[in-house]
Amino acid sequence: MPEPYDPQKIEPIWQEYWARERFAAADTTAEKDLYMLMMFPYPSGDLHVGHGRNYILGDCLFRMFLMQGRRVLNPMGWDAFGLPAENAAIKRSIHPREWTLSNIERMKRQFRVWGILYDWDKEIASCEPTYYRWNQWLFVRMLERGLAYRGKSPVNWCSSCKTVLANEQVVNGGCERCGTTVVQRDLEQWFLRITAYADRLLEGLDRLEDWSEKVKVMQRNWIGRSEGAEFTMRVEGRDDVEGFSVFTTRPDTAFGMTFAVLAPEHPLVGAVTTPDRRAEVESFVERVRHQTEIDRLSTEGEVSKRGVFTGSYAVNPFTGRPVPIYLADYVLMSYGTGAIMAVPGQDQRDWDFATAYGLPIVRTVQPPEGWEGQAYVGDGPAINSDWLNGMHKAEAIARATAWLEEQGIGKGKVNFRLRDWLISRQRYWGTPIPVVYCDRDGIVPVPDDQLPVVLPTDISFGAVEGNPLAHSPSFLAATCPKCGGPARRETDTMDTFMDSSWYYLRFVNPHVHDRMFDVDRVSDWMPVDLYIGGIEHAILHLLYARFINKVLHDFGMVPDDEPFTVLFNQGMITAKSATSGKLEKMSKSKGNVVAPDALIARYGADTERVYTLFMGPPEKECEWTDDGVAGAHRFLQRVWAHQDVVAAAAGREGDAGADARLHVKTHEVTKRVHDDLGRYHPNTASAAMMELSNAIGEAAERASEGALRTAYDTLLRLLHPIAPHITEELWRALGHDGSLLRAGWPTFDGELLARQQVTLAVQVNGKLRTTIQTAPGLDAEAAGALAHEAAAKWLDGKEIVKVVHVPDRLVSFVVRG
RNA sequence: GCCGGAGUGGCGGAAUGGCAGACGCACGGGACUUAAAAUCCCGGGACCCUACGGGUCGUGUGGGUUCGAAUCCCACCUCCGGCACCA
Repeated sequence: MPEPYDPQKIEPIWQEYWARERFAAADTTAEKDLYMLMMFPYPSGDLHVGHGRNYILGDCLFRMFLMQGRRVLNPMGWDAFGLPAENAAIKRSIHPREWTLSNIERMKRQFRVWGILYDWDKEIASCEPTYYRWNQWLFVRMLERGLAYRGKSPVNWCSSCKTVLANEQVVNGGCERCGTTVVQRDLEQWFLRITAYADRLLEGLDRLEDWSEKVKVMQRNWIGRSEGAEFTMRVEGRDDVEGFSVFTTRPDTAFGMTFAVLAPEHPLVGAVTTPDRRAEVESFVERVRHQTEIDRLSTEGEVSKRGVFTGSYAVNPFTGRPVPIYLADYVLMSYGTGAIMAVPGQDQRDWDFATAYGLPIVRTVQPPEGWEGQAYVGDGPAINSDWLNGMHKAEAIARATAWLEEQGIGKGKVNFRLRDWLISRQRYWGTPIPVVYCDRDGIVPVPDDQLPVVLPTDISFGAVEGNPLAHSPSFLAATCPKCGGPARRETDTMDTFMDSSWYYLRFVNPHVHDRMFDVDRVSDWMPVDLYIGGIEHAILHLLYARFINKVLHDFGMVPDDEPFTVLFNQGMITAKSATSGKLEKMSKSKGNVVAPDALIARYGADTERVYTLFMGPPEKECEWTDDGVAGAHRFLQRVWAHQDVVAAAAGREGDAGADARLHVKTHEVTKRVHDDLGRYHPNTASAAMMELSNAIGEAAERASEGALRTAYDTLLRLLHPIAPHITEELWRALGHDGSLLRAGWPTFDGELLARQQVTLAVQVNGKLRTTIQTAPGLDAEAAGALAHEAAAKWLDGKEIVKVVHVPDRLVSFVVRG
């Protein structure tokens, strides 16, 4: 009698074996075959079953590829810089590095317990100087080419804590720690010029055929390309003021401009404010400065309190008439020119504003008959527009733009919503930005031979507010690389998205230490063939990574300008929230996490893997249920018990019919598993394997030993990617040597499947009436005759108008009478 | 508001123009057991009829295309996600 199924006992043995035999090691000096990658995680410590979905799916595919004999690079590493480590340091007086490294160990252990294989020889952690050194090197290269620059940006500032806050740290307009009202403050910050790549980032999306439409649309929205025109307006009666530019997507409506609006931060605000309006304008500007951008952009609030008249007028160049200049909080300095022409007839916001301030409204596009709305944004003939009258939108836009150019006051212009990437962080636990400030030479990049600029260790966390680096004398003191004089080191560190923007290149050859990566090897192994990760990275990480990859492509270091050929976004795992009672994403704060430890102690990792992959298609969100887990475990119990079936059949001749049925089922299931895993549907692949298992159970008493053995043998191989431990154990119990990972992937006999009897559906007037079993490949005549006989009851006395025959699927009679 | 995705038994889901509900969960019945658990077997879309058979309806709603629609088209409803005074 064999032993009962005891995952506790067998799983650690196989985990040890796989690690010892280095099954996942990939030789990247050899020619490329396949590069698959899971988004590398932030090492936050504990992983729950929701996190598992991603890694288990990846491991399932990886094991299948290995069994198919492919050479696969499947590395793992750590996005190891970031705020939580620093907060932990402040709270528990533990260095961020120690905290991070111990979390990494915990997570590696979790991967091992899940039975997940990675090529750990390629492991990287972005917090190591051997890694972040190349962030710095890349930054200097970008600085040299003008792709990195220092500029002013409004940021959230808490005057009490004397620090910049992330948007997430601003709660109801106040600092989350002390409650002080947060103000917008212009600070010098480092930027990367991602806007220079806006058009290419947009264009590249069209070539990413194997990315979901959803992600591509999200990126397109984020980049936000809009075509229009820019032109200058004079300020009436003020030859001392240069005038200001406005951007519009509707130059065709300019005859209807009845006022103009500047952003409150616009440099011209002081100049155009007349003395009698000064007090009111200043108090308005002051109030806006105290709003966070989020408040400002919210659609809440009284329109009548959102703007103020400056006292000056601009001249509408189309009509030559003056229009009042207002300020309004909803006009943003960071988009377009920070100033707009307002055309209430064709823009609803302008309509609302005009109504609230008693400004005139002139329609310049004829709305359709019966139009009862306010602003009309659709197409129609131009009216009240002099030489544009009668033209439709597209033509009128072209004419108006051409006119602006003729007049020398404007031109066609493309604007983007995308802004340059602000990478400065006033934090310790990140890559130091490698520049020094010299009184004589200004901003000087640190020369390559002095990289990396290493994070200092003489830091006491929480002792001072703000960035600890700014209080480290050893770090601050530097020598100017140009003049040799004393200089002050930059204390900002880089956004951690910089780290994750090129790590996939480093994985190919992480032990090269004199270069960012080996260009030859990377040219061979890139792009990543399959990239798996959560939808939450749809914009930021994936846009930044595409940007940096394009930059490196332009530097001649990377062959392709898009880094990820196929993107697979897995859906979230949800569970009933303890707080809201609704289905929500599994997370600590919702109190609905299922920890793997207890689950694995009770059922084993294979059960968690089977359930995770079976519960639904991996790209969709899915609810975790304990009952479902129990069902997955029962399936594995049955697979385990089938070894007795094979043993009990020893020497049996068996029933030929039962053998044949089992044989066909085996091939059919092999094909389905092959197809389903190929399209990333382990859920239906699992269902097929359950059918094969059930078929073995049904044939247990009648089939021959050989047939049962072959079916079981195939089941174990097909099931290995999903439940690796139990299948290895059973494989050995069946008398095989070595690992299933080297046992080959089952193949199916397509001819055999094609020879099987088929079931033809027989329809009369579209209704299914009966089905018939026939040999495959019958022609229309033969199939029609058989079907006619079978459906005689419904065809008697009727005139057959038409017969539709779909080979091996159905025969459909259309009758009359 | 705009853009994407989705709506199928009690539940997770399967089927992407051709037998709706594979597979699993939950449930009901039976076997085994002193009993229970575990395990195994059987049954489950709804309604109707002259009931070991047969019929009608059925994939969010309403229409359309087709011999045939969960699947394609049009309109609408609901839910989820993204963007949102972006000029």
